[in-house]
Amino acid sequence: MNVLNVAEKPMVARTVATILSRNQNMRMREGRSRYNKIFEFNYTIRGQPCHMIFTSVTGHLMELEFDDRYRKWHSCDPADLFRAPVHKFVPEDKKDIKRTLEEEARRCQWLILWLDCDVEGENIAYEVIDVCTAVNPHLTIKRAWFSTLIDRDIHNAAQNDLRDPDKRVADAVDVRQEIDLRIGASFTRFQTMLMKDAFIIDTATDDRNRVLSYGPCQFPTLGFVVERFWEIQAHEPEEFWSIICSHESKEGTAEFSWMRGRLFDYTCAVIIYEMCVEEPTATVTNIRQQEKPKYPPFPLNTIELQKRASRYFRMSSDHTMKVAEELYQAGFISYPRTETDSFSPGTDLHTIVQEQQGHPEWGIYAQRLMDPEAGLWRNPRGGGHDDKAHPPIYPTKFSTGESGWSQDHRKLYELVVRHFLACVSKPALGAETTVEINIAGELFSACGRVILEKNYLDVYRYESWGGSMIPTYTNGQQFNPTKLTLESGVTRPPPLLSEADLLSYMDREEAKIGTDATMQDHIKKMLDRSYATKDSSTRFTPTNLGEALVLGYDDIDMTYKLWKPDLRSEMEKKMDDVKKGDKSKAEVLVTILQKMEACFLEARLNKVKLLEAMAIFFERSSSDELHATGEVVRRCGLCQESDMLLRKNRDGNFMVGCMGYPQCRNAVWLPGSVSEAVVTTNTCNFCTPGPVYLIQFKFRRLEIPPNYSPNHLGCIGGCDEILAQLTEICGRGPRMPARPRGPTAPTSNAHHTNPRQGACMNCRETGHSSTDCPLRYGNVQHHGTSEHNGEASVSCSSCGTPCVLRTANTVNNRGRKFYSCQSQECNFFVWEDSLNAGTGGRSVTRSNSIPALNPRQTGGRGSRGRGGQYGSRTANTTFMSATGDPISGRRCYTCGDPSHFANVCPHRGV
DNA sequence: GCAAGGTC
Repeated sequence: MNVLNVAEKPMVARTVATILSRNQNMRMREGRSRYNKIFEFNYTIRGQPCHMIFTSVTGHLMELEFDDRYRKWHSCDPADLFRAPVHKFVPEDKKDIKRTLEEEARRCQWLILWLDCDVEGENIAYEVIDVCTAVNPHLTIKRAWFSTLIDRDIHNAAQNDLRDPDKRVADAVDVRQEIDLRIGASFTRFQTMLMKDAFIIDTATDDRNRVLSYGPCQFPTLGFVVERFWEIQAHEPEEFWSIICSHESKEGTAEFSWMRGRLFDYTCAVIIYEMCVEEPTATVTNIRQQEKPKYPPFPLNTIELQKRASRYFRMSSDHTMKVAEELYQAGFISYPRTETDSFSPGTDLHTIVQEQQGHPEWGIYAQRLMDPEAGLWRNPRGGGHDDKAHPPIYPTKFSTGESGWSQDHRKLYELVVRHFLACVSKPALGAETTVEINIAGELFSACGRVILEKNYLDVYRYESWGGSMIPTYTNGQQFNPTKLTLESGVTRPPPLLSEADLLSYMDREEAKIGTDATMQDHIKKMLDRSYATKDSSTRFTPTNLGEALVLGYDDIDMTYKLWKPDLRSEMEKKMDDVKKGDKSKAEVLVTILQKMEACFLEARLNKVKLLEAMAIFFERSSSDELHATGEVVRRCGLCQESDMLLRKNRDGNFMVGCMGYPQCRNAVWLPGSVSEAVVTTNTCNFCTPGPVYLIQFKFRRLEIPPNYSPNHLGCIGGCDEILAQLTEICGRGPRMPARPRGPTAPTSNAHHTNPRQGACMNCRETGHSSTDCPLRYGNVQHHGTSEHNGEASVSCSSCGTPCVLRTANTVNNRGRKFYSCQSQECNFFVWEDSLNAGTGGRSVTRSNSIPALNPRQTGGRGSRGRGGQYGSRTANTTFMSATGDPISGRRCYTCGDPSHFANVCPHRGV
């Protein structure tokens, strides 16, 4: 019997053929493709003698493409690409592989597919099946199930694990391919054609080759980078104070930290500090001793490998995968593309350890692991992920380094081995001592740690666990601190995203971006497209281009935020339905494509938002400049130097823009439904500073709701309700002119201004700060407020009733206005000026005096004359000033928790 | 000139 065997890559064909033939009488001959050799040998499958013909493909054999008439960029409206016919075909460079398969399949009875055991492998299986059965419909088709290239596994697959291929899994991949193609091509063509020639984009890429690509993976990847960048820009440094206490004795030094952490109110900090200095004797109030384990990492999967290689060796994720792939193909490590981070119960972990016993560096450790007396062994913990296809990454062959290996090969192999050894080791053990002291009613604590057993840390040298000694104390002991100072610090923004952070975001369970095998490609694409840059410490900054694109889509109120991962994760879920057979391929395709087409039309309807976002960062190219002529509508209230003219740009959209452009970017964008607009000699009776000339508008009947008149004499000064409504309805969003800067207007506030571009943090327009932002009321509405007679009113976030505007009379905030709920229960509270800055209100726990620490421990404080005044301790202690007022309406940008800022967030970088 | 997924 002749059996055609096909592997996913040439190296796997060679390795599997070598294993099955036991390297005896294996012949190699050329196929049509120079890379994909053919191996022949005899082998017996369950007693049946077989002549094995073993060849390979190189990944996918086929591609998906639009039919010819849709291929050229200008051949159709990009929106047509959601319905244009597509077909699968074998591209030119794969034709010779196809011919080899056809020739060999003709003379075979069986076809065994040795493709990777993942969803893509299942899809490739059907590509091979299509080609082979076209020339030989009588083939018996089987899929060999294997996950490592080691003898035992391969023989077992051939003898006991030949399965039927699963069409449903292949279908799920077809769904993904088609959707990626359609949305990628449509959005890429749309945004490239819209913006490439409209702006002078000054990045390294040659302008002729520039493509402003959109992809459902590359764009959310960029989104993560931009989002962090915005958090950093929005960070307002706040000064805080902290009391530092240390005590030196013969035994050493103990650094005590103030249990209040940080106080943001200087007066309060000074008062407490002076109290301490006046009566500095410290009393030991509590000593806790406990043993603490430090656990070894979970077994290694792809993303963890990339993250650790980036962290420990600063290797980029795509390079890591290249090296890992080579180690895998040479048989030194198991398949490096795996989501699994726990070993299945049957795995022979001992044998893997035994293999490493002879290594000069970690061999002794491996021996200790195997020694029952040493008690170092512990069965590995599982991380809870299992792709049911591959085990975690572990060493499959012993090596002390091969001659062809680079430093990176050595480092990565060593990481895989040490990581594996760490996983089967006992956790490290430390003894921690915490000492609490009381100085004048203030509590401080110090912590010391002694490492009792290093265990896995002995072999996993990438991780450390510091020990620190502190002197011995006894309960009730009294001493005078050696140092007692009041020190100030400033809150810091979170750092730029590192490559490890980015991989973590892409790998989140609920919103996975790409596959483990392609995450590094999306990062690379983001860099190649000049959407972001990476610095020497592997941290990413968006470029102007990257930020502008994300900003543009962010400004459009779409069903999906295209730069967020939600769209991708929804598609993954739909794919699962197809995989499980719950839904058909056609059914799922129709649903998703309808949604995506609607989404595309929304974006196109609001293209002006994309253009506006680009205009913040880039000059318009001359070919796209707005028509220079126009009629004067009013004096520009922003620069107070030039007139504002009614203009029509080359897209046919009307706007009123300042003649001072580009120095002054004040502009009012008019609804897209305007077909004609003429400035009249009538002036507005309400808008100031006048005169503001009224405009006679004509709207396209079909583009406005029936209850609006197509003819309208309107004002762009801000008083015109109808114009505002139509602007909203037609998707342009209200763009009211900036408030004029009167003599009393505040000067530009650095905290509210984009330092790079001088753009407003609220609307991102240049030329004004967020305190003067014309959109400030628009923003307020998002946070449960409404606008009446030009004044914002705020509703309680809990009960919904209108809040009362009050004026603070505290030391810190005297005169500052705030909204609060009239109901005693609600505690809703928000500063008026934080609304203007775009931050919402929140409920806070209020107390009228210094928030005390744990009431259990405040007994000694009564004598200072403040007893009984203290509210209970809350999680947001450090956010309260001495007067009991919240420091601001802000919360952690990373996790949203109001009890801390992002710079100390426990979830950051996880 | 588009995507993401394989792989050389």
